[in-house]
Amino acid sequence: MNVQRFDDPRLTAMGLLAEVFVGLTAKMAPVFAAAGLSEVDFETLIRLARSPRQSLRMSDLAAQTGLSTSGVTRVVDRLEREGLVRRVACATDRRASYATLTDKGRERLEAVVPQHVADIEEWFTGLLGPEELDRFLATLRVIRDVVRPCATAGVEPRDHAHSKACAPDRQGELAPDPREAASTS
Amino acid sequence: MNVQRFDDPRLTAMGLLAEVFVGLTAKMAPVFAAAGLSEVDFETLIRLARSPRQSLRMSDLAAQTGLSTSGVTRVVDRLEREGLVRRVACATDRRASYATLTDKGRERLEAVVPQHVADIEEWFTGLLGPEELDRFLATLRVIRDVVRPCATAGVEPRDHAHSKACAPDRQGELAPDPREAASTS
DNA sequence: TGTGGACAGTTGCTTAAACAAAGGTCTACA
DNA sequence: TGTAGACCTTTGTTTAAGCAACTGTCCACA
Repeated sequence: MNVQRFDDPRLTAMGLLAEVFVGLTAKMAPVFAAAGLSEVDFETLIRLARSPRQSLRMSDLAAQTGLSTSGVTRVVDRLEREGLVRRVACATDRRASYATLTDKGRERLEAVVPQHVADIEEWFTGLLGPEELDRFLATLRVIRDVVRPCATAGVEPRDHAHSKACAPDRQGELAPDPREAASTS
Repeated sequence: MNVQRFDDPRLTAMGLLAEVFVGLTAKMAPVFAAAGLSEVDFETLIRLARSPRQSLRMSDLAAQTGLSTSGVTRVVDRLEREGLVRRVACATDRRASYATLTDKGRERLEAVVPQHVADIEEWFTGLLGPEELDRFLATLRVIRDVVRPCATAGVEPRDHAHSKACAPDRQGELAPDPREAASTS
């Protein structure tokens, strides 16, 4: 029997991680669903909420969420249709446009976040002792830093003069995640 | 400014976890893609490989992978079309059918696993000291056990006489993951 | 001035997966 | 026997997301 090949403990480790993440997001899902938001919707809204003028360029949103640019177009289409977000033309670069959080969008977010945080506490952070949590997060950061070499690069102002002018200071990241699109080799 | 509401450290913790998982799976993706497999394909195949007779009932596959039953139908359609899997009628329950790994499927898996394990080692387990890894996995297990209350329940033989007769002993799980479908409240 | 190349965003097409409904089969019980 | 209810799988429909192609805009350089 060559089943052993498929029993490597590293496969198990990876499986465990997947299981935890999938299970956790499944626990979080009902809150989003109840508010009529998908996970992507939520991520998009909260990233906007954290950004300087509650707004982000479409392409920056793509980089941060890991969606393709066309994906972002559709997401913002949806959210705009619901009035949670508004497209605002960029004054200095007519190619670009900003997705901006509306009051309604912020309210929707405020309606969701408290319960979401409570869920995280219940199913994740609250299960661990203070130092256990700290060690866990430290380990996660170790992996994150390797898996996303340019974790900060995408968040800092670009080198291009025009986009710097448009979005001068966007380091409002608390979840510091320019996604794969930004760091893909 | 009520931005504070959106800066809760627990949100960050959750974001970090998501970032790690997404980043890690992105690192793994090329190997699967090179072998012409999606992640779901791979997960399906490896679960079959680990199961007693290299086969699993469609609905058990659904429970383990977290896909809907219709989702499993299509996945197995794809894999069968490629000859990696075969549908086998259940002798004792004509409603049921088994997805069974073919030799070609096992070969495909064997072609992928070594590099996949190497990737896990490179981007994940190899980054951590031995005890750091142990602690990390222990913490993951703590969360897993809570997030999936019936982690083992779905894996043990069912109570139903007929399915017990069909699939008497399926505890070949090393990645012990009956997925959400099995444990959904 | 004006021309080429790079960039921003949108749209058409394709694929994947979920949900709901339908068809066939099984068990239990009258 | 036969009927009801539960279960297993598949099919139809909808939604989401990626890729590639396209339009419009910007910048650099001749």
